[in-house]
Amino acid sequence: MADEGGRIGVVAALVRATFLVNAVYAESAREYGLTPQQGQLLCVLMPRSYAMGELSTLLRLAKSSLTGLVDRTERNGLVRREPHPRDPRGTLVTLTPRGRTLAREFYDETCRRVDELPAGLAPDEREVLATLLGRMVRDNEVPIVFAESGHPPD
Amino acid sequence: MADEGGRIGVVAALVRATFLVNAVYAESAREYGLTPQQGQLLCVLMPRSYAMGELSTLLRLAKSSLTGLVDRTERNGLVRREPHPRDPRGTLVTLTPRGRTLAREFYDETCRRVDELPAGLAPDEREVLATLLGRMVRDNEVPIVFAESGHPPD
DNA sequence: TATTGTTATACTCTATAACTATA
DNA sequence: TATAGTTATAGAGTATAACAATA
Repeated sequence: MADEGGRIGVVAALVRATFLVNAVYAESAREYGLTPQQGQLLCVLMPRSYAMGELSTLLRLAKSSLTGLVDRTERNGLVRREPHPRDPRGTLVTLTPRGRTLAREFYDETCRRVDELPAGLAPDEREVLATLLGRMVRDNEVPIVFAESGHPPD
Repeated sequence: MADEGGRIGVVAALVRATFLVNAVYAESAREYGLTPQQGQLLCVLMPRSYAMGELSTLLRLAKSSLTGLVDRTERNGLVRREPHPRDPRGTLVTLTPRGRTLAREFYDETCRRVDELPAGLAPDEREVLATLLGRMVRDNEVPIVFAESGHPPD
C-alpha cells in the first residue's frame, strides 16, 4: 500500500499528506469524545472568542451549518453563546471552562501525534518543511484554525 | 486572518496546510457535483478496482460506512459492483465509463488547483517540499488515495 | 434594506450491532 | 468458526431556502 519510492510531485504529496493528517486529527478527536469538527471548533476558540458570522467565514461553513455545530457543542457543555457586546443582533461563541480544558488536552495530544508524522526527517529538514508549508499557508491566508502554541487571552 | 509572519512550527504548518487542501478539494468536488468522499472514492479507483474490504481499510471507514458510500456513488452511476473473480463472497468496485470520465476531470481540476497553492514557492523549493512530504507520506504508509499522475490499467 | 442568526427540510456521512451468506 | 458484505438504527455534518430580529 505504501509507495515503492518513485519521485512524487507536489500535488500528490500535498493531497496524500492531507489524508494522513486528517486521519490523525480524527483519531485524536475521537479519543477525546469529539468529532473532528467539534475539535476544530474548540481549537479555533482557544485564542479568542468569535461571533457566529466570523466562525462561519473562518471555517467555511454555511451559517446554518455553524448554528448546528455550535448547538451540538454547546449541548455537550464545551462552548457557550453570549450576546455580542457591540451588536445586539450578534452572538459571541466562547469556550466554557470545561471546553477550554478539553481543548487544551485535545490540542496537546494532536500536536504530539502530528509531530511524529515527520519523524523520519532530520531536524533541519523538519525546519525546512515547516518554513515552506508556513509560507504556503500564509500566502493563501489560511485562518488560524490551529494556533502556533501560545494562547494569547482576549 | 492570515498570520503576521512569525516562524511557524511543523505541526501547525501541517494542520493548517491540511485545512487548506481540504477546502480546495471540497470546492473542486462540489463543482463536479461530487461530495469530497465520493470524489476520493473515484480517485482511489482510477488506477484499479478494489474489493469492499480493501476500500474499507484503505479509506479507514467502517464496513457499513463504505457500503453506504458505494451505494450512493453507484446510484449516481459512477461506480459498479461486480462479483469478485476469486472469492464468491467478495465484491469488486469498479468505475463505470461515466465514473472514469468524471474522475479524470475532477482529478485534473483538483491537480490544477492544488498546484497553485504553493505558487509563491520557487521551482526548487517546490521540489524540496514535494520530496520532504513525499518521504513523510511514504514513511507513514499512506495509501494511494490520489495517484501520481498516470493511470496504469489493471 | 441590509445584516445576524435560527428554523425547516433533505441529504450525506459515519459508526455500532445484528444479520446473511459463504468459506 | 471466520470472513465478506449488508441492513437497521441513530446521530453528526452540511447546504438551501425561508424566516425573525435588529440595525
